[in-house]
Amino acid sequence: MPPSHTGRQPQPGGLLPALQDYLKAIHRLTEGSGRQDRASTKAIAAELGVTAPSVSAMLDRMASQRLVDYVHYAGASLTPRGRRAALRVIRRHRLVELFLVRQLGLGWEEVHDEAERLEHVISDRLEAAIDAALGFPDRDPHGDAIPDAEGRLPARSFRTLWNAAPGAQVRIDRVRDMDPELLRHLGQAGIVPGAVVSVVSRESGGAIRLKIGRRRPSVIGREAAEQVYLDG
Amino acid sequence: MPPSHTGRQPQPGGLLPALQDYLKAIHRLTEGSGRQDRASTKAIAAELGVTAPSVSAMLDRMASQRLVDYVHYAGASLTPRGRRAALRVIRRHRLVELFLVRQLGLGWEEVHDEAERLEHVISDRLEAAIDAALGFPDRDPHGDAIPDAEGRLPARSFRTLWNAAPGAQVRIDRVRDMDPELLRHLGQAGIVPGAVVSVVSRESGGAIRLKIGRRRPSVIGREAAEQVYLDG
DNA sequence: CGGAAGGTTTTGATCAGTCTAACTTTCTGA
DNA sequence: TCAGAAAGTTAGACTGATCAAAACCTTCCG
Repeated sequence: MPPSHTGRQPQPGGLLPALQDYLKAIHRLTEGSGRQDRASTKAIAAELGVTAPSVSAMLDRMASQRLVDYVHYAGASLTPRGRRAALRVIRRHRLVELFLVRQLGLGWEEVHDEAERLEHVISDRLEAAIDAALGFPDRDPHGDAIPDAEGRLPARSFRTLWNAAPGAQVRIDRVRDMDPELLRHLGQAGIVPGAVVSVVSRESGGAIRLKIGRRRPSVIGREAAEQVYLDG
Repeated sequence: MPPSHTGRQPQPGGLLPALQDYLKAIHRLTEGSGRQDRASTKAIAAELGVTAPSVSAMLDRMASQRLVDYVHYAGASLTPRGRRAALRVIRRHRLVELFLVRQLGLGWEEVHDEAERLEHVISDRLEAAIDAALGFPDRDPHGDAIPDAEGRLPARSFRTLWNAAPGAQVRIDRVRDMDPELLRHLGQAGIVPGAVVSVVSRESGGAIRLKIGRRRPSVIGREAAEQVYLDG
């Protein structure tokens, strides 16, 4: 009897899951280190693993809901409304990630996919309960800031380990949420948010030799080093 | 590039969420106290809040996947495969309910809807972590048995408080997952799994007067009493 | 035993999300 | 400057899940 015609459960956020994924992708592409004003169709498609036409269609729908400012052939950017919605999803994602690591003992490399699904079905009530259970945290396991309930998010640095000079001592701020295998590896090497790292040398080919505390040195490649952001 | 064509994230259980809901509904209708062999289209439709044609269509698909034995015009019953799948979903549902109550402090009346959404996105890994965090429980907050990972489920009694004789002392086994308002009320009255209750008298009109420990007596109506099952 | 009643299935439509193929716009470099 | 490449959009089709309306079985009763 409910006049809901969609076949899917009502989303807590009021927006359909796929649409929330697009919001997140556009947010990442426009506020990230790559700092473009607008996210291109192709970039969004790549981010989400869908084809360009799918993106085109979705952007039209999002524009009609005033979530994005979409200029054909030029790309899309979030409206204030869209940005707020994106940050709500990101907040849920990061709270869930932290919860899974801290309260359920999952590894930081396995929580991303789980959170990707859970973020769409967490009610406001549950979100608040998780937040409280974690003591109102402001960082997720990768060091990413958790937006507060009003969607405020502190500015972050975009200096990466890749750009660190040999001899420097740096503090890890956060590690991008990426390939689980690499994350697991970084975790084992002690490259986690908060860790203080000495850049021993740059190897030929670009790899970086690091030392953390009294551990034996580790060497990481460009791909990984570019995903590791530093304080300051 | 993934050849997944459905548009939705792959379900942990391998079955689509809506389909899982049908499995649960058929399970409830065929193993419940109402004990029919087959669940009718209409009953399933009522259970899920959809129309009969939707059920018909879904039953055809489920039959083609050998999850149900569907005889047109006569209704559907679960195959062994379908029953296993149903119990997996029920297991996740009940584990989540208990988790939300015990670890996150939600009330037993508010966890059903939440679990209804979460049960479809819990991976095996997360299910196991929740199970472990709860100490491998065998009852959810309403007293319903939690199937084990292999889908075994103990037989349960179907004697209800409605059928209890005046003067009898009975132990509450479980309380059906129903209207949140009523659940909250029962919880406040102390009518929860494990509680020992004295049936003081039957009022005219059918209501039942109860006494629990040293609380002041409470009176509950037929509707509620039929949802409260007793030990033995 | 022949209908009416009521449950069931079929038919045709919609919406969300996706795809491929074909077409259009924009950019870029010779 | 303009032609080809790259990026973007439109068109058409598909799956999943649903609904309303119409057609269809079953059953049971007079």
